[in-house]
Amino acid sequence: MSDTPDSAVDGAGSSNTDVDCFCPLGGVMDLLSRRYAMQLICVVGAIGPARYGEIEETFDGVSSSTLSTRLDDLVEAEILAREQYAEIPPRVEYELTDTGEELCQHLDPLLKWAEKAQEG
Amino acid sequence: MSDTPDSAVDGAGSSNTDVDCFCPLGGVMDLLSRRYAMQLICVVGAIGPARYGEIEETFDGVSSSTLSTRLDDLVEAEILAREQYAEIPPRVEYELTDTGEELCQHLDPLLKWAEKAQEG
DNA sequence: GGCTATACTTTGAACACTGAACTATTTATA
DNA sequence: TATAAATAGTTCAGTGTTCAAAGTATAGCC
Repeated sequence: MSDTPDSAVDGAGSSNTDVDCFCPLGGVMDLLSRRYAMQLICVVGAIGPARYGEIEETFDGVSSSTLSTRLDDLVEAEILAREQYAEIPPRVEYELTDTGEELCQHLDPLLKWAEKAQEG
Repeated sequence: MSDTPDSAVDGAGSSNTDVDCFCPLGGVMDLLSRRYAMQLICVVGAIGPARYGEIEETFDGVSSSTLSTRLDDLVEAEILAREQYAEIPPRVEYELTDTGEELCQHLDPLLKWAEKAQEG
């Protein structure tokens, strides 16, 4: 759904300075614009292989259902990798993929800035 | 609401490597996590003083109500500045504030990356 | 009087997020 | 034998967010 690319900036581009077209970003940006997505990537990047419970503790106030959905989304987008161990009680670890690492390098300075902006 | 700070990373921190605490980012990140917020900032940054209609054309598929809400959010957060001219038909221009400029500098590489990730 | 242009607002439906309670499994304790 | 603990989630009903489409206000032009 929502498949109506082009036309947008191309149409406006003629009268603009130099917009490089940010519109059909679709997938990736839509994913990052879901709640906690960016923080999640940075947290997994920071604590390395991270268990579900560890991640849940790091955030104060995510519902487990949302966290679970978000993790699934990021795994499906191949930003995170999920490894499940056949143990009882169960153990699951999340890690950044190579794509995730790249992304994390762009997100880290943003989150650091946001952190500072919060105080000031 | 949702007032239960600390306890989170502080509790997990003892067993972690070196998470710098990304959780109480609250405001800024929550705002950026709303739909089109990041793209909006970069678009205004790119075309300078931007009129509502110009912005609307740039995005292909935002509803005017959401765009309007998002602009209000960003103005209230002092990331965008809104200037209204007493003309008929009305003219309104949006521009980045200094905070917005800073933010835009962090977002630009992210969006550029996302753009590339989309193709690959 | 009716049309155009701009920057929105309003409405009802669809989708996203929330808190709280619940699931399955095995080991540990009473 | 019964109960509790631990992990990684899922389910549900309620609330918040986003959607598409239609409507609002104003003044100049035909």
